[in-house]
Amino acid sequence: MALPPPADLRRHPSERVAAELIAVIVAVTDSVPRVLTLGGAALPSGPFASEHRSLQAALRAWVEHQTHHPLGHVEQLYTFADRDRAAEAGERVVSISYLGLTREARAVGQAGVSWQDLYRYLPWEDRRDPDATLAPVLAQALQAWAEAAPDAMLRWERRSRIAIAFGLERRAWNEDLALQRYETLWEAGLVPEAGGSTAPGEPMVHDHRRILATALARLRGTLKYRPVVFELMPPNFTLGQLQGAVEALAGRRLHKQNFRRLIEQQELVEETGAVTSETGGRPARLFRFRREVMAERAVSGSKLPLAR
Amino acid sequence: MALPPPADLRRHPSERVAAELIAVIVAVTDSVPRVLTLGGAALPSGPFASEHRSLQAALRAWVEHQTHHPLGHVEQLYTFADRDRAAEAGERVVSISYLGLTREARAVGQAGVSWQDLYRYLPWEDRRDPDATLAPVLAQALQAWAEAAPDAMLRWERRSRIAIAFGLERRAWNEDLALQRYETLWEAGLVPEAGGSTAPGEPMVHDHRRILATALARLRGTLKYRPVVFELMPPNFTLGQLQGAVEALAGRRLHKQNFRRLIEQQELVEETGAVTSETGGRPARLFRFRREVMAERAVSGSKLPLAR
DNA sequence: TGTTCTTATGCTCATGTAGAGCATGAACCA
DNA sequence: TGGTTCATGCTCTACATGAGCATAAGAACA
Repeated sequence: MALPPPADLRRHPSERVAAELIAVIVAVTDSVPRVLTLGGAALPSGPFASEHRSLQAALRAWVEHQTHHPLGHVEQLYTFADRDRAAEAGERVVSISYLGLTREARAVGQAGVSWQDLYRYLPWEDRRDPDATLAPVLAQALQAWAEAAPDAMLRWERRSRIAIAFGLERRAWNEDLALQRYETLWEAGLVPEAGGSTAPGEPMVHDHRRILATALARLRGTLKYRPVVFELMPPNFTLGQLQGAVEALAGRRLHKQNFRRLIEQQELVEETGAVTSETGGRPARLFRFRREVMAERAVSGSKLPLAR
Repeated sequence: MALPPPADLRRHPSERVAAELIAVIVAVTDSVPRVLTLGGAALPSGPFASEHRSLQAALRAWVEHQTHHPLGHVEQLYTFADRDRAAEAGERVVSISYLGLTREARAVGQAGVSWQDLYRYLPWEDRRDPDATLAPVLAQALQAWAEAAPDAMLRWERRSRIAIAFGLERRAWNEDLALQRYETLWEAGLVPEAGGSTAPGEPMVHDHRRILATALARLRGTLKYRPVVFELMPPNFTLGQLQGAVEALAGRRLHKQNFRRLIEQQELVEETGAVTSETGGRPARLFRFRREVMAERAVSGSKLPLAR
């Protein structure tokens, strides 16, 4: 980073690079998290053209053209510019990735564009079914990788890393660590992208699966302190359906009564007055999201020992 | 965002843009948060050159050259590419901003580079002194802006936004909302960058003050669930000094006993055995950070009604 | 027409954590 | 030597969170 004189700040000579957008567009349909793909193995991406006002504007325009649904919550994920990201002429590419939430469209606008079950690519992230846990298989292979480390120190580090990421050795599973898990599997050489084959799950082109893991981690984190789930729901829904959507994304089951308590005491929803019996069992009341609270709930709870 | 056929994903033709890095480098010295500036009115920035492996590598190299201190925690903030970000030839500029934590260097490597009190630019963010609160002055001007809205709906929105951002109308001040506060002041036309003059604080070139606010908000958020403060501390420190650093960044006072309880029960530090009486009053024990917990404490506490 | 299954919904309980305050210890300063 | 300033130990209370019991209200089935 060469430093120009202060007065000249905007005029430093710079090499030109190509800029592209990579989008992780997520929906939830019938408790299945879905992601928009190109040909089932790539995330939609494209050059960032100067006709757009901003990065977000470019993303929104494209997605809304594709899905015919407004794009709800949009969040910038990460910008990559590693050396191996190069266009044909060996030119640097800066890739700016975004996470977008929407509702699944029946018809998609362009050939090759399709919705896929997100867990098709990261199956170990889905722990909703306690019996079908993939942890044991992975744990074994990861353990082997840890033990294969050249020295004791590195072995200790690997073991500890695995235990934290995958919730082993009496630790709790933390759904937010999706990226750490993917990175650990990569480093352990268990995914096809890194030459392995032990880890289940469909690979994607380049580092798209990594970006997907980043998106999932970020989404799971956001879910906890901002009411973004509602961007994925139809206008009216039951609390059961809402919980289903959260569980789909979090990849774990939640305690039903406590979930309801949380939603209701925060006054996130209001009754429509109608009920539906489509869910089976006792008919459920229908709710709608109270858009008013959106601005408000941007606040998170403090964790510092507060005030004085 | 034009879509290429899937097989051709990396080869879409794209306009070329200039890429620059903007760095917010933060330190804390004697309970004063400090930020590295160029000429006191700009954040250090520079073109991203292809000699670097990655964005982070470029940033680290530059900062370490400047401050002769290793750069501790580094975090990507945000990437901008708005239409008004253009180089001389009307060419688009993609600006990638980073937050970096380090310790203040006595000597800086280059002319024009200097450390400044961060609150010089965002004075309303410092609420450590309960008497010197700037809220009243700002509140009045903001209220006027709200009432000047053309219709009732917009007035309501503005009032609510102000109340949330600045902790008015029986709401608590939330230190994490630094960015929302700056943006509100901007929209209300109270900062020089937006043509106003009511709001105190030194302006910066372009949108650098906005980026600084982004960094502060992010840092305050990170502080709560990851032990990043230690990147700003000398090897040995008292709990009082540690608390001083946190308070400097959070811009508020903390309850001393509770702060200590939190630090100790998380086993973040260990005693060195030595004490110091430099703090005045009863001599304080010296502590050092337990680096081992770094990896571990990357985990945050869940807020979903957990498991089942 | 019960019986059983399923989901919805209401309530209570135990535990842990965060905010707050009281009290004491140990140096320095006038 | 008493006042000041920090450091440090301990207790109390309110509230959030994880968990479980019990009941309601439809559908499927014998």
